[in-house]
Amino acid sequence: MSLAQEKITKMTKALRQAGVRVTKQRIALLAVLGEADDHPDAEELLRRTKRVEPGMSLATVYRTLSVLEAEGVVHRHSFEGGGARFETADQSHHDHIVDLDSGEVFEFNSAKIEQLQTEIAREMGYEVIHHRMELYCRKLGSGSGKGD
Amino acid sequence: MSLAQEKITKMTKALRQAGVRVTKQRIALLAVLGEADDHPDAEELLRRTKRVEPGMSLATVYRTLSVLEAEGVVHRHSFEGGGARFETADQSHHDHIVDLDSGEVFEFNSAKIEQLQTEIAREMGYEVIHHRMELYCRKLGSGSGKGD
DNA sequence: TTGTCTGCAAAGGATTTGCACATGA
DNA sequence: TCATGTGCAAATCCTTTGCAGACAA
Repeated sequence: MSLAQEKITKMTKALRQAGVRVTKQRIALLAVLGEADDHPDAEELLRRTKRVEPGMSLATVYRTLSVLEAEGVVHRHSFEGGGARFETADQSHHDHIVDLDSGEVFEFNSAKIEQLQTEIAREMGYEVIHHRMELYCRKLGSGSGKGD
Repeated sequence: MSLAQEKITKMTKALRQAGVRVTKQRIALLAVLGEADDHPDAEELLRRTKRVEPGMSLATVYRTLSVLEAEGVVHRHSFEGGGARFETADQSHHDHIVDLDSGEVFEFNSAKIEQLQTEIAREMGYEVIHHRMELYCRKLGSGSGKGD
């Protein structure tokens, strides 16, 4: 079974778990989400889903994403500029690098940084419930001054 | 000269620098910003400014903040939930801890974390232009189970 | 069957903008 | 003076919601 198929199965279960119906629009969206390896926004998910299910609407995209997010199988990110972007939650926790020029998003994680965050919060009398860390970057060598 | 006064002076210069007029509405807003040691949103800044300058409007708050932000003397943050929150940019770079229960925002900074971020980005072929790091926290001991 | 979904369009919240009048330099 | 700023209301952008017909269980 492919990774995409596993994701789809997991999300389908999440829908049943949430007690909502598994409609053909939702099935189509799950397929799109399962295959996406980027971080599409709602409009992009609509565009992709419409290829298979032309009747799909933006409202249904948002409604379904909300259910999946509540079940913890989809994550919603609000990067700088533009609307929310989504990804399936199968992989382990990670943070993001956003390419300022292309808008592409890459994942990374650092146990060391998380450890430091926990320590810093503890020193201030706090416990970290969750965090957000995004590095807005440009490709090395594309900087001002040298490039053409 | 008080710290607040220094901030106000700096922001006034920034307005002149930007080539815009220093109106009484803007002066009132600068005073509010200079004295704020929290991270108020636009509505809150309007509320505070109106005490001194009752005619102040939300549009002018936003317009002035945009100028100050462009000049680099005010920073705009978009924490989870709710609109943007602002702070004067006098202090050196720092990141934020958001108290999930009270909404209060605290500052911290960690050279070690920044160092690690730079290294991680470099390994992926990127240079960090800027970053966003927020720790959403609860007070230690206020966790579920024990507290009342 | 029948309670839930759906698409559509209208509503919402935050922020920006057009306009005619007011005002700082 | 007169270009720029102001308040107001309307417009935007992204997301959510109400409604009447469609459909999964």
